[in-house]
Amino acid sequence: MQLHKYDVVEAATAILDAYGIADLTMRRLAKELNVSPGALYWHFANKQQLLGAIADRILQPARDVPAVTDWRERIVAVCSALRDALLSHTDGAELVSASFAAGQSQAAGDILTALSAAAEDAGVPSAEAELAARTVIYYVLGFTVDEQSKLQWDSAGVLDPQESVAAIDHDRRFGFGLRLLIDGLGVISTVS
Amino acid sequence: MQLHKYDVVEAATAILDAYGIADLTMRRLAKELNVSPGALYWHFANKQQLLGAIADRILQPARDVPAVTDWRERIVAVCSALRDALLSHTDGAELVSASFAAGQSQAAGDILTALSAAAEDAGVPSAEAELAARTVIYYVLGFTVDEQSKLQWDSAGVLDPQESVAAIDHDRRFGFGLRLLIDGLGVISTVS
DNA sequence: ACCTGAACACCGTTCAAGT
DNA sequence: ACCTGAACACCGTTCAAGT
Repeated sequence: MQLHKYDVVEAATAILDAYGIADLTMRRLAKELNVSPGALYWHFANKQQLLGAIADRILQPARDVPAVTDWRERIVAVCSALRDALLSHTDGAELVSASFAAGQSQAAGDILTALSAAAEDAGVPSAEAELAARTVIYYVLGFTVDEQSKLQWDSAGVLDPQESVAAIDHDRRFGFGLRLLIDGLGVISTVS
Repeated sequence: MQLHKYDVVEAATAILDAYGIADLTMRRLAKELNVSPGALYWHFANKQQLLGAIADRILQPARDVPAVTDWRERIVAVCSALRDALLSHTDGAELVSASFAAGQSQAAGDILTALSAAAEDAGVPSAEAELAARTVIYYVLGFTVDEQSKLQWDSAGVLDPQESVAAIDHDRRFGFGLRLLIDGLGVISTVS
């Protein structure tokens, strides 16, 4: 039977979830799909492009959050959905971070657009709305990469119990940083 | 003559500046130093640790910015020095970003501490000061990774002139995003 | 203490040739 | 159109053995 982009991305996601990003190699993926490594290059130009497709797959649940009118609520909804999506896959935050920086994820671009619109609603001049949206995404990605590496270290049992991270209230901390940004956006609407 | 950590970091920085992070391999570095690849592992436990040392070298100029009393000015001074340091080396932002996420840069930790102190001065409760500082660093790293990749694409002549990035005022944009964060911190001092 | 030589176990990517 | 086989040009890391 023929190989389709969809199957490749599914198999790649399965490797990611089970073994992490370090084990997500073209050769390993090809083996899992019972094809030769070269076959993957018929469907994807290079590894970066494939990672972009995986990023899109991971971000699917965060793409269309129900549109709410209040821009503050909308930012919170989008960012929470984004964080949840990243935490749903092993090394998800790291993979999406890299794909976002490389400009390889369509879905990440859509989320950026949604946040830009929210920033404009907050009163940010349209010339700066995308930068404001990027600032928010930098935060969510940075925070979640950190959080996830701690969570994964913890579940791997590397830390001794007393310094376990389980006690830390990540949700509350995430909200605190997000409020910081939303407050900053709020000030702009007051000033200009 | 003997190999010292210092020489290794200097040679690595030279490769980085001349050829970029993709060419900064242990084997290539060993060749440049006229030693066998294994020799590097006497001085550094692994590549990550070496990259951390390079990050420290890059961040040197940003480590001790003159202490100014006003916390807003202090954040601006630290972040500007940080961005300047990153832009002074090819792929500097990307390398430091990775080392910061991996917790391998002493200097990045110091900068985090300085920003935490500024956040406390802004009125952020000490339990959240580090998160506030991290939020600021996520912004500077994210922004500068983006900026640098555009600058380097441009100087490589990949873009056609009409969409050249030279016209974009990066300084102004950097300041805009930074103000967003500082305004957010300012609100906290007002509320609590 | 510090380094070499040589190996181990891999990588991403390309491309003529096959079906 | 889609894939195989095989190669190209590399990686990071380890470790017995040398000095």
